[in-house]
Amino acid sequence: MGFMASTPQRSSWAEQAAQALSDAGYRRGGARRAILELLDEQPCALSAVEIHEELASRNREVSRASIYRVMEELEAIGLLQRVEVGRGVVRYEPARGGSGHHHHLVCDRCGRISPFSDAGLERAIRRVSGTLPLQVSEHEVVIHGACATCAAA
Amino acid sequence: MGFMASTPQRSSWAEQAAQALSDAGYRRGGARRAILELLDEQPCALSAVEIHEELASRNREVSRASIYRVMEELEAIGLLQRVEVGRGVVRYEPARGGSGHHHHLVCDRCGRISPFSDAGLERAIRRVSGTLPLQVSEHEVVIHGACATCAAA
DNA sequence: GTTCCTGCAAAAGATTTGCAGTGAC
DNA sequence: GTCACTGCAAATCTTTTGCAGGAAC
Repeated sequence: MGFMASTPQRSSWAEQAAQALSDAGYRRGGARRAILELLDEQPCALSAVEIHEELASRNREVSRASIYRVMEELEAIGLLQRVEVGRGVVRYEPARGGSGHHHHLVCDRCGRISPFSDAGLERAIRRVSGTLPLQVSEHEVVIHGACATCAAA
Repeated sequence: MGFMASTPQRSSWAEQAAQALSDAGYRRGGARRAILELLDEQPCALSAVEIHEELASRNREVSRASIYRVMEELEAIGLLQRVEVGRGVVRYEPARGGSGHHHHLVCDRCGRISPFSDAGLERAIRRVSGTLPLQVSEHEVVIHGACATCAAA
């Protein structure tokens, strides 16, 4: 039901992604690999700035330009999902397909986001999708509020 | 119709908003009024840029800075809802309370957005909200796809 | 007259692009 | 050796802020 465990997947989305990129004619540069590995470890979406900072703190600094370019490639191939949660910031997370599908909780005070999923919600969305004047490709649910930590403070 | 929601029918949202701003100690400048009236007419959310262009085309040009400032005030008072639908763009629409509650369809080809609502979806969200580790304040559902026009093309 | 509202211009961020050097194949 | 990948710097674009003049009260 509610919360999802952040299971570090050993089946490695990073490897699949690297393979898919390779199949699509891309080469394997260091920057791209570092980004893929970082994204693969994440339980939830990161923004370009967060990726940049996190890599820098690991002495694997990658330029902003490269980060944006890699994001663009990955999104185009469908390996990355874009998540827009607030204050005009765009975040990205690995698209792991059905089993990993989830939505986002956003704390409006500290800005932190976390994943959740719910079968009933998915059913409701699937049902309504069939009635819309749109060829539906994907959907996104964002719930705003105050997280436990902030609500207690 | 049976019961009326909390929304008074006689005054427009623009008038209510102007009144609420007045109550909050704000004055009634021309730029602010023009923005309120434009927003009141809209069936769906507009971005700051769209507001700027639309007002300019009516010879009621308002500076960008004022648009952003008015948006900020209105959002703070709860008269405006922020909608983030894609490509890092933030849009705003009047928060008319319960009866006007809706979500958004986004055409990923032409960028156009339109409103929709569904009682079953709301129920599902209300139900899941109760199980989350978050004091929920609001929620947002965005469905992406290709609109009828673009899908046909 | 005082205080707030506006527009202008500059600043602050995020994202994109042009270009040249480096590295993958 | 060729062509893609990367970093740097500059350009774009959106949003925010400082300031001075004008408008609301």
